[in-house]
Amino acid sequence: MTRPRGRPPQGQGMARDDILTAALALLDEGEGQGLTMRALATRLGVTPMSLYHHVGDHAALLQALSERVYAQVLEGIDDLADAKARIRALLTRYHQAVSRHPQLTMAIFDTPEAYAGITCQITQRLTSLLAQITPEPTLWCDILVDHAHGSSLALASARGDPAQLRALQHRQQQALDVLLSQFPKG
Amino acid sequence: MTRPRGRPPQGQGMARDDILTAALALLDEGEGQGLTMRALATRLGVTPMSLYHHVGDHAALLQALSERVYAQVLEGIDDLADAKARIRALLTRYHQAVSRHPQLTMAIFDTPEAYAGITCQITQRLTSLLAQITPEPTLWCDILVDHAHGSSLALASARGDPAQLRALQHRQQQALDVLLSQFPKG
DNA sequence: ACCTGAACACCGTTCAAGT
DNA sequence: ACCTGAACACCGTTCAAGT
Repeated sequence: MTRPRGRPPQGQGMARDDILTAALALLDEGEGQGLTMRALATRLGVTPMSLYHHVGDHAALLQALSERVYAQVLEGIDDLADAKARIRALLTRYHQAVSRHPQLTMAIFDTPEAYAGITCQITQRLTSLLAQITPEPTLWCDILVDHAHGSSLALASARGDPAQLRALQHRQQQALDVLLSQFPKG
Repeated sequence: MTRPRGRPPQGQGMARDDILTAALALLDEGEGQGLTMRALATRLGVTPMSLYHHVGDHAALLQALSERVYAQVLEGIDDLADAKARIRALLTRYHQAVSRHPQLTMAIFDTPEAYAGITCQITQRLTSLLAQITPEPTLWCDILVDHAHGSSLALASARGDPAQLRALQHRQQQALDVLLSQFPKG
């Protein structure tokens, strides 16, 4: 089930992208701590140490995963007309990203290295957008981001129950609408 | 450092309460996963298996911890005058409990058994209080509880930096005020 | 460069044995 | 009843060795 010992022939080595895909699948399927270096290695038909050449250690793996998942959140935001539309799009995408991979939020939050990278960009962008529509941009950034994270925890603990999961997603969309309706030109 | 083998003399056995106190201390001090059965046993001068007689397994330990920490949240709520004051007190206490032990939130959320017990009581009570002041009680319960959990994650990742921690706590108090000001008779 | 096997220092938990 | 030591099946990670 594992590979021969030496350097693999040209183009036969593992692709970093395939590792991340498998890791994400493992995270989504698994109860609690499904994503371990050893389980990931087994799934890829490889020795655990082999992973360290491609993704670094466990923290680096989670950081790479979070970058992949949250990359789309900020993309194309500037094409939208006004600040409020941009804010709504950014938060909607953030919620979507988070609700597609509920376990990722948990995993990221007990891996400070992984946490720092992503959310910094998102919160900075969000804060500067909020500054255009409210005198309290950092306060509202906290409220909105904390809400996203909290609701992602709720999704994580509703794993395995698709009906409850959809109900939660619907309520969270409503919650986002309510929060955003605080601002003028709603 | 460990104890003699047989049953300890009368009154010399470990007290369940002391175990929980030590566990909470370990959780608060530690980076990430500081609270392990083995570390807890070492701190108490005892073999890991000894703990299983008093607190059960790791999930049961976390459940006991959450019950101890969140027990005060609902206490004496009924002494307050109106629904809005009760809601504010309940949420303030919940935030306080959560911010005193930031790592506990994380630990609880990847231990479904521990999660179920506590928050059910709190959300039920909160929902019924909210029903008295808004036509959308479950929606607002989600918003407020998710916010509490999300901000607790923020606190957990600000561990070790007391200045940042106090700043966060202050902003979270403001955030709670803003959210509650949505309702009439503010 | 990229993979392996062996090893180290951890986990939670079970089980049988001691008093 | 309450504690122990030994053991099992896991972790992440390092290191030296192979090609």
